[in-house]
Amino acid sequence: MPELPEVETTRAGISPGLVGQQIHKVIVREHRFRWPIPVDLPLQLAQQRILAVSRRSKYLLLKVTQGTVLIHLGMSGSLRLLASTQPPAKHDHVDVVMENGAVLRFNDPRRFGCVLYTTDPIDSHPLIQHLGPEPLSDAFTADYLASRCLRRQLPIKNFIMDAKVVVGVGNIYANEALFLSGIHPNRTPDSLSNDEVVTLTDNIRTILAQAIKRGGTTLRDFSNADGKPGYFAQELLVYGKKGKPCTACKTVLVEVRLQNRSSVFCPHCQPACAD
DNA sequence: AACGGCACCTGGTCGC
DNA sequence: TGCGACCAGGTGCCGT
Repeated sequence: MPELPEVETTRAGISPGLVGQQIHKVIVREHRFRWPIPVDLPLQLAQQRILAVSRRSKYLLLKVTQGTVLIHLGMSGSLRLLASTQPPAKHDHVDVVMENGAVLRFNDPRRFGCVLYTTDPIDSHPLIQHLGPEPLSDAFTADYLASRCLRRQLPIKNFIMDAKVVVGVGNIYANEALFLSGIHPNRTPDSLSNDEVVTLTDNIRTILAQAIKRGGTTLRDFSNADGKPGYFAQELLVYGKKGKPCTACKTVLVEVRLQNRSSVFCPHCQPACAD
């Protein structure tokens, strides 16, 4: 489900209701995740105050008095902020209950996400420390991307989805950014011209910023902190549009599979070779 | 070092 | 209506 815009939409939604609140208790109904939810999480978090809600890559970070809670939504996770407790639905795995009665509720059918806690500096956490720059930060420049492209020979689509290169670019936005840039998903990073790297850098930034503005992309089940969908899906140009005409040239869009993920592109606007 | 493939899960959809 | 196959927005880890 969630790529960077969806996570950022969630962050913005839950932050106002959480910052400054004291945690009353934490209820864990299901521990079995990719990394199991620590058994002592409720004990660790009780009575701590939430100081800030931030995001690094697709991780939501709840800064609390003595440490940081890391939440990842995986493929199917969502967070909702309830004004007061309600009976849990299926896959409502974790509740963080505030002293004021509000409940941060984590739902994740596929359990690819995680909820972890650390008292160490967050930048040195194993899941965080090797991440590349934020795409919307000043560190993500064309010069930076060009330097990372040198001698790299994997498909460019796989490359821009690599979180060690740049974080936050998932399958949807990788497809969209490459289309906007006129770059075939199977091209290699070391084959890109300087102009192409500049264009790609710009388009990655632009597509993510626009999607955030629209509240993210809802394909099936993404919902924000209020349980409402995002509206970027109607602006997608190639993702999920195999067999439909290209919005620029009317050529039928084609799908290939890269890294076992569907990749849709326009054979005319995104030629296999730069020429 | 770099790359491809797989695994972790549930649920929705499609074809028979 | 039921069943199996296949697909899905992520990403760490393994073998080559």
